[in-house]
Amino acid sequence: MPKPAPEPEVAPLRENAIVSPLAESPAFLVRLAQLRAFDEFHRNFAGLGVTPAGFSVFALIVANPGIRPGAIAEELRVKPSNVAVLVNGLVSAGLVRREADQAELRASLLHPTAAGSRAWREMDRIQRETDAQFAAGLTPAERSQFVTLLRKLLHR
Amino acid sequence: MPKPAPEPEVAPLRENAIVSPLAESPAFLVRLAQLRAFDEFHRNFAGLGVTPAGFSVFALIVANPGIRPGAIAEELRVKPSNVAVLVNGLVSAGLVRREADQAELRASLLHPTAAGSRAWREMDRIQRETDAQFAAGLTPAERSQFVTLLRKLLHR
DNA sequence: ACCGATTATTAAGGTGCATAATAATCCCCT
DNA sequence: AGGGGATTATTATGCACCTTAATAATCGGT
Repeated sequence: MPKPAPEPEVAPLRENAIVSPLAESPAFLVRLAQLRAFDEFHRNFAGLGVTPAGFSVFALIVANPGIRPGAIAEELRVKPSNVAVLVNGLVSAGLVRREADQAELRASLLHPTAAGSRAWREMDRIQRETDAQFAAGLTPAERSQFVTLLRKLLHR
Repeated sequence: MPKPAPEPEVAPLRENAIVSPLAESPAFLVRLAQLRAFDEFHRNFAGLGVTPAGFSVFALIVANPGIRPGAIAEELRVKPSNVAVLVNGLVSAGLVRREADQAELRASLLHPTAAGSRAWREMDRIQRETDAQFAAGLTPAERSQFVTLLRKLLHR
């Protein structure tokens, strides 16, 4: 009895074994991670009336009352034109008001409204939850390491 | 001549010291990192006729000739409708062709064209360069750690 | 031989970013 | 002073990418 011939002629090649040439690419993995972060955000902030970008702008305004649009653009690495649109949304929602700067009439100073400050407490809580879910696959030490690496990568 | 008035009444409060409440948020930092990755991509792939999303689809097709749209959607965590549009772009560019599956007439099997295979060699080279630039702030060990953490975070 | 499930595609909508054009103000320099 | 380039903000427009809903074709089990 020569051979039990247990193997087919061609390589078996599991059908669902997909080769992922980008599985080692940091940039690609970051894009996937961002997709997931976006999903988590939407699940948790559904009905709160803010988008991820709008939320990040709002967070900066609450933490820095009187901040100017240009400073937000720089901090978030987006163009001022985009900030203006997002601020419009926050103003429409009654969360933020624009105020004139006496010493710099070109600029507008951004402040949370009373309703905005109230709404922020809830949003801040939800945001922490959302982050926890996002990083649920990592231990606290790994999460801290992850944040450190991201900040180092972003610094320049 | 009452007062020289050298100091303003309120605290000086360094103007450029912005409080970033999201600086410890993994999800927010991932969003910033993705912005940078996008920038690097565009700088390096300018004129190559592919977008980041299109490139990731193309990479999967080259690495898995005959792959089906549904499998790509699953792998990239996007909806099949989105894959169809991106494949249309690759077909228009002459990089990919659709082929009928004899055993599954609903499905289309995706293959790189000859021109696609040729173009891929260049793109693969550029992609490695792009990744290197993206992670330039990290040591090789850190980069490896970063990839490991991302994969762990994404796995579930 | 039907009928629900699967696969793919198109159509329409929304978010988030960009660039370009416009407007108002500021600041320096002669 | 007063003119002109730089700064700040905003609006308008467009593109990339993702979604859901609707349509079409095929598959597979009863």
